[in-house]
Amino acid sequence: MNTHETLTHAPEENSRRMELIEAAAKLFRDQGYERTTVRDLGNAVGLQSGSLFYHFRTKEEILVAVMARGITRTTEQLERAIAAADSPRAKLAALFHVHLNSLLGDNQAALEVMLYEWRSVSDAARPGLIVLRDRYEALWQTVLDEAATHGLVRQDTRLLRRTLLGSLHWSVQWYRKDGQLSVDELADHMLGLVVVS
Amino acid sequence: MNTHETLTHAPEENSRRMELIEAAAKLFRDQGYERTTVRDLGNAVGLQSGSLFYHFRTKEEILVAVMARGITRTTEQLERAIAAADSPRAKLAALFHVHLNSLLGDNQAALEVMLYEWRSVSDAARPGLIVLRDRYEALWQTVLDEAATHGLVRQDTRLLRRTLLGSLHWSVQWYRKDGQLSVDELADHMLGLVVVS
DNA sequence: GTCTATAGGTAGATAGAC
DNA sequence: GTCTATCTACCTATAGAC
Repeated sequence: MNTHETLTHAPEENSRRMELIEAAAKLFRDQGYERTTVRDLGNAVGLQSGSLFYHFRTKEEILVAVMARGITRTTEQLERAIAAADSPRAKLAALFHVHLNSLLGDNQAALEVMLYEWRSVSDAARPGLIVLRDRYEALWQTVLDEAATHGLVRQDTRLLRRTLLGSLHWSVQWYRKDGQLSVDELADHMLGLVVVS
Repeated sequence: MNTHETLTHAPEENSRRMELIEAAAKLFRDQGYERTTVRDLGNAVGLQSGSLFYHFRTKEEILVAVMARGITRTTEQLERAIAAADSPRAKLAALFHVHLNSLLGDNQAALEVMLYEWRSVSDAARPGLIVLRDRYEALWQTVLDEAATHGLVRQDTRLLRRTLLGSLHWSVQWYRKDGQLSVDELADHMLGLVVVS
């Protein structure tokens, strides 16, 4: 059975598929989607290029799976962290910590692909990914609104959300693990830049 | 004569070259560098694909020219604006206004290509572009340091520079000209987020 | 499920006429 | 300077054996 689940409820992905998605994330990030050939992908998991098409109908389907997985995992992590936080201040902190730990750690490759390979996603696949992205940003908006209500941040939370996400996204371009700052320290520093004193 | 100037002193570029660079900027931004073929590039300026190679040795050389032009023009604009500003506060404002007007206006396509197509630049060409980028960021650093000295912004200006540039870069992803905010209003709003009150 | 073999298409770049 | 014609290489995806 050639499995072609929808984006929203990819169940327990069988391991071959998962292996491919993770290898693809790294290759797409390092070389770009277009420069990565199906032969590269096959090599990375020990398959011939033709065999990939048993698991995915097209190369683009792999790209979409990479992106969907990256943003979905991050959203889940954020939901858990928010649920565990016991104050508006703690929820606000969770935004920064989860985002940076995901982007600079666990889901780094997949999220970089999500940020930098939008142009390679077909019109047909784009709406599904936008839904996932919007779900993530809606979490941000909710937490920021609550924080604003409690006077923790400025009132213009929509612009604030956009500026903050931009700052955090950009960290992949300069942050180095072997530098002076740990990821959590960086999160706290950035948090400090926006909390109203 | 097949002209191959260096990045740093491309003189009065002949018009065919310039025309190509500008058309390429738009195509690379809209479709991505890899998906844009030399045939697309030729079409855009009314040439056969083979004729491009009289003006540029390779397709990559066009990409590099696009990026170099985008960042160089922005740097020049910023230099002029800083020179014209008469206070640390005015110079600080100039950073935001020039950056956003360039990124969302004049040099939009070229700068988006600069932000999103790094992976397609060969190792050989990368250092030259990094020099240009660093020159631009050095201007930022100088102005931010002076602003910090005058108590206008926080002291950690290196992190501040990175967060701010991230916020501004990200605006290309969501800002729409037909929205509520003009580019200069947006610049002022963002400025308001960092100026210490 | 994975392999081999290959179809069918298009890519970047070159050569030589004009 | 630009065109036409084309080379060579490589790409995604398919077909059918195992």
